[in-house]
Amino acid sequence: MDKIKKTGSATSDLREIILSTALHLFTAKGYFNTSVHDIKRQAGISIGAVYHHFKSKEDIAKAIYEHLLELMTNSMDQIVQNNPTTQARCKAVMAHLFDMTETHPDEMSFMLHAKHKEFMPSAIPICSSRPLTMMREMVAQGIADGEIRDMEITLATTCLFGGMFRMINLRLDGVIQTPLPDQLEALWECGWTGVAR
Amino acid sequence: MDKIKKTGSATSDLREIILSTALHLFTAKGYFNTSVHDIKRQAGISIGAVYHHFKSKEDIAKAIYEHLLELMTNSMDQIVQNNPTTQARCKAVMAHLFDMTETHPDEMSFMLHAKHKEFMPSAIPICSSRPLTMMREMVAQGIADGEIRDMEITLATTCLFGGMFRMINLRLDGVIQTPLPDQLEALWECGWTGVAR
DNA sequence: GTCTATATAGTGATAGAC
DNA sequence: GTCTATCACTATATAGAC
Repeated sequence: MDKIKKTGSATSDLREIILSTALHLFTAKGYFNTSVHDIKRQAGISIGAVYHHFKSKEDIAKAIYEHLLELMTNSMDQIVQNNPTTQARCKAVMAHLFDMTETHPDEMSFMLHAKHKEFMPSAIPICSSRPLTMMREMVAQGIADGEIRDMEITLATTCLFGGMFRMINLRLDGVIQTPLPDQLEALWECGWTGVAR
Repeated sequence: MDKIKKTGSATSDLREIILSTALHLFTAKGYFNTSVHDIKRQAGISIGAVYHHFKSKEDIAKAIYEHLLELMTNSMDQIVQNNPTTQARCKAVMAHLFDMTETHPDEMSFMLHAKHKEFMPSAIPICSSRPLTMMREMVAQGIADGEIRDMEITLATTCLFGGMFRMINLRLDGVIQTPLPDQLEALWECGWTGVAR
């Protein structure tokens, strides 16, 4: 019985607590302005516990990053499965990322907004990550199917989603006051009009 | 004669050297991965010289930031003066920022790409800076004149320039291999089509 | 597995000679 | 104005008791 590894056990819980506490501090103050002592204090545990679960501060950041990329990849898979056309898929992506920005701002900020290279030199750049690659693939499919004008794939992707990424950044920075989903239709119209055949 | 302050004197030169060295290191390794000792070593001077010209490391970053914002503001002024219509002005802005990305990548990276809040808490956020404000004003004028569809100003600005900002980021990160000016026409067409009346 | 106490290294910044 | 030497501090990470 002791050998059965239960999900949600006390030890696994502590790991999750460290991760969520670190995520919050990293996005609020920045990675370099957050010490391991800050994390342990905020989480109400000792520094020994932190270093029992993670081998370094960078390791904590990497665990967060990889977890978030995995979640986002799953969402992208769902979107592709549930939507037949490129137009529907891309719009669903935009809607999903806007929703996520409202409901999980820390996660979005850390995934899209942070300068990962500076504190996780070994991590895959976000631009080359699976979710971003999938977005480019959607656009490429759209070009192949004639839904989108024939143009360079990165360029088309940037035209279509560039405004979205900037809106997310502005919203996370507090520049935009209104919830992003309220602006989905308008932004989508601008973006799609620019690239549609 | 001694009282005449010459531009380009030896002392002023050293200040410039510190600033340009710091800018290069900040963009290459990040602010927090760059120590004052790194700056002094790279510049081939002593740490005393650095602290004679600047009161702190943050002070160096602020001097760089304010200098770049001033240069960019001047460029925007020039663009407004030399172009009568909103369309011409906005396209000139895009052309200029693309050129700057190729010719002064460090400057562009530090100005647009860095997380200023994390190391210069007191600095004006880039979004509220004069150059960015001027871009919004251009768009507002375009809406007033009927060149751009009637929509929320921040939204219109984001639609028009969001792709541009993302292209710059991708280029600075080495994701895009071709010079941005080569893609100006295509990107402009997408952006303008999306917002034009 | 979690704790406290500590080792070690490097940082930003200052003092004072020249 | 520029230098060298050094301070005071904080950070990451480890050791070892429980």
